[in-house]
Amino acid sequence: MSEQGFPTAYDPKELEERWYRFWEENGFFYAEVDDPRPSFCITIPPPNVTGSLHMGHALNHTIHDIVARYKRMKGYNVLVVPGTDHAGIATQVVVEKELAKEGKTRYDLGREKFLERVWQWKEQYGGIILQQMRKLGCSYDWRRERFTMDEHYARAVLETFIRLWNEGLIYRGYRIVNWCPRCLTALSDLEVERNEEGEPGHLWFIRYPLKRDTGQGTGDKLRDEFIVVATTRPETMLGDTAVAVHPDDERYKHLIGATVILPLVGREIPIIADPAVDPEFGTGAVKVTPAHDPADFEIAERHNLPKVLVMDDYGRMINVPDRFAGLDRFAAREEVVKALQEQGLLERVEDYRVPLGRCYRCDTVIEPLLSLQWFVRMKPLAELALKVIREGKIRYLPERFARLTIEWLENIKDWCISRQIWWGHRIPIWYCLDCNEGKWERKGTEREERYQFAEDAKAFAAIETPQRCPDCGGTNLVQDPDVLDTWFSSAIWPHAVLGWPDDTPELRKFYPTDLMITARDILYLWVARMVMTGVKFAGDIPFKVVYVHPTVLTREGKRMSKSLGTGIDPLDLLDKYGADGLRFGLIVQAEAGQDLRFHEERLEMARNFGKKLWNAARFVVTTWDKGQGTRDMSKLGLKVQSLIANRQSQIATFTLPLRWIFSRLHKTIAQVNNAMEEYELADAAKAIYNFVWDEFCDWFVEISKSAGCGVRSAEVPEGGTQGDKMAKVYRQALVAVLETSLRLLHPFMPFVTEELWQRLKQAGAVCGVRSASESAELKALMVAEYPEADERFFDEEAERQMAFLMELVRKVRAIRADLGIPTAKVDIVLACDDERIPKLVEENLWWLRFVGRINEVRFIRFGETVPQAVSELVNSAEVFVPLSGIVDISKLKERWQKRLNELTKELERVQVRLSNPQFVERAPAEIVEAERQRLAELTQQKEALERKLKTI
RNA sequence: GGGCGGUUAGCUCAGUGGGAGAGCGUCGGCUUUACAAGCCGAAGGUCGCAGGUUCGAUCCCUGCACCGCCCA
Repeated sequence: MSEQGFPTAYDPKELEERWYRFWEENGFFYAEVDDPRPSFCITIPPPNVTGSLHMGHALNHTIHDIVARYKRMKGYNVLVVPGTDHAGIATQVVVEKELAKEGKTRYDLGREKFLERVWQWKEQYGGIILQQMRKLGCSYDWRRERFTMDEHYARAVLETFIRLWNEGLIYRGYRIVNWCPRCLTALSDLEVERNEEGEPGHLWFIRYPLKRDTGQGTGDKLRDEFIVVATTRPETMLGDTAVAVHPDDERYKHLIGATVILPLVGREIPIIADPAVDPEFGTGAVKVTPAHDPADFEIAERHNLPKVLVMDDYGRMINVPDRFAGLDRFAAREEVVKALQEQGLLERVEDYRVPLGRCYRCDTVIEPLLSLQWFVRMKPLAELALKVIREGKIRYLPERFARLTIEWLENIKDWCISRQIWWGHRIPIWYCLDCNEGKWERKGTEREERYQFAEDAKAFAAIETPQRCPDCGGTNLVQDPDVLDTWFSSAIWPHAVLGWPDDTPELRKFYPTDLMITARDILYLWVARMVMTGVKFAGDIPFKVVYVHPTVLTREGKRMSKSLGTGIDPLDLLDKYGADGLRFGLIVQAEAGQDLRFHEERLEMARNFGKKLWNAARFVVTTWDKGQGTRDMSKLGLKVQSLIANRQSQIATFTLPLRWIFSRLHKTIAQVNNAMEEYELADAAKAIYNFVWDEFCDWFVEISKSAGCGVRSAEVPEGGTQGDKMAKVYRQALVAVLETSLRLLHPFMPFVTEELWQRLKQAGAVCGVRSASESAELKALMVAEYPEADERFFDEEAERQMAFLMELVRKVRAIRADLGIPTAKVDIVLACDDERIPKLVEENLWWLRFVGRINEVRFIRFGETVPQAVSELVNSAEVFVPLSGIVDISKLKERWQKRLNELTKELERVQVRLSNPQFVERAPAEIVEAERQRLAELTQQKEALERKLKTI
């Protein structure tokens, strides 16, 4: 490879596409069940099939793939199962909108034809989000892609239903649900969007006249003519069956037990006392509408109140006086208000922020509605999950989410699983018309006609369509029209994608899976339910670890939302920064346990890092190409390392930077591995970044140039043979460190690392693979071995010595910058009492000259000064740079004065501490000793600084 | 109302019972043998407030304030 063959420009787009194809074609993403290596399995939380990648997904799948690639390089048989969720309502609405453009509704097509349309849509558009994951670089096993409506998966869903049914855990009953009058279905809480502050509306104060007759009345009660209630939804008053007050509310105590006459309707309803009433709201007296409000429903249950339904599925008034019958709920509201005004029963109206729910798909205002639905009894299932989580069998990261999940499970409510839509798993329940004589009616609306069965109608469950009624043998069977909540099917995802209920090799090999990576918002409704069904049906926990990652927020800390226009499209970012840039930029922001305020600048940083790596590699490859002939590269890392380890005397003078960089490399490897094992991905990423940029590029690469590496002729140190040998060793070290860094970084930036690694390999410079003999066959970095730290290379002495020399260089540079002589080479004088320092400096002068722009070095005793020179302290030494000509030293003086002030303050603190007998007595000995050391150092530094300020 | 999390440099965030850090931004300098998406140097913080524990608190405890999330 020549210099021309290594482009100067780093173009992520081109190489990302190329390498993804290469990996996939070579089958690197696939896991086999007969692979003898230990397995590591993740099933992704399936995104909506209608979805497109948003920032949350981008982060979620960046994490997925970083972990997957790390584990794969660690030698695991890694399986990541991708797939999508059929997303009942979301998908149905998308297709309905398509139909609407043709002027049709789903009822025009009928159930069967409509479902065909949905499948068509799914085949055409359903894979978009998975394609986007590929662009991100996700190394998933696409052969095992699953969909929650697949034939086999559907069987698992029905099997789950039947087993629950057989245990009596499924029942039908009337409850208040979130009802969307447009979609005509019940919705889960997560499918209802609520605006925190509420929406602008009104609070109407309505007079309910007291019934004034009968013996029960006392003088007290007759005092009042009305009781005034406040409501945000006056139309619902037509369904009131009581007025409630707080039992301790002195204002109303005398009215408890009285009767009021419901205006506009004339129904007599009681005034009751219930602790659920908030005395602060409105007048402290509230109307109770059990069929249209969840809190009122509870009150009604406690007080045995009737529940009067005054709205139909479309939100139109029913069971009400003629004046209001058939009106839409909002028209009815105006009409009710008008009627109350006419009768002088409207006391006043206030502006009020009304807490409203809206359908997340069609934005229609949700109506809390009494409705006959199917439910799962959750208590017995929750107990199973509680047990394994309490026992710590599932580890949550961060840990507190285990506690929060436990609390949620302890207060669990039954789960409404029926949805009145067509797209989904149809509930496998049948009714026999003959056996249920009198308990059904065939009801038609303008859109559809269907059977309605009473709450106590007899039903039976069956996976296969039954031919005859199991009781009477009749053939007049009708299937329940409802479908299951989408989450009923995704709750069994981890075991169902592996083949349950069949006893498959996949299930045996990969279950329980190892990890569930998720955002907070689905922790309960999804993840907790997966735990329940996993334990219940698959016989074990579904995953060993739940990793809860941050929520991606805008830079202002607001939720990203398409409707608010605050969302950022990760696809744009992929275009701009490449997958590597997006991944790395996202992951360094993803601090555990804290939400992420997204800053695009971080992506710039990541892209710059890619470019930096690119250029460093270009330097290493080109210098390698020039400087060596051998092709036996497999042991290169080992060769360099043994060279250092042996401390061969003839090369002793140039080994320090080598010892240092390998020590730093292996400490970084240790740090990264530790962080990865704890899933502290941001820490791991930052450790690699800091090592590669600050230590390898900024120092080691520069030093290697002094050793004779470099594209053009370098300032090669004297000593013919030794110089040659030195250049060769440094070239090998450059390759070894870079190659190891690429392996370390690969899970985070898979594309650019693969590209550079392949270029190294092409140049014949690859090392550090699984074994020497295997190296020839190793096709990709992706399947190379992840670096392991080797403590033999930890070298404290080298790190200390290098730290001193680096500080020396920095101080010389700083003086130079302040004197305005940035490039000229200078002679320096070093004042020190430690006799090891002159030796150290002289041995390393060959590179110090280059990176510090230094000519000659002279040594004097500490305390002596050099005329016509400025100095800076380097630990307990002082470096002098002679003044040449007239320079402005005001800036220097200013800085010294400031440092002197700091030193003085610090010195005082240390003195106070050391003169405190309690400190000397009680603090650990090494701390006290360190403080004494510091006292000496600070004193020395202060004296030197004062001397300097005086003589300047 | 209950629970949880947060408050550290201009911004976003690390961090530790004993000498305050990173990235970005800011200021000054640089056609230095890969890299201006770069290199070199510099400035910038009573670690939210008030108590307590401790020889010593930014860190542990208590209370308060403010911000965010979840549940009702």
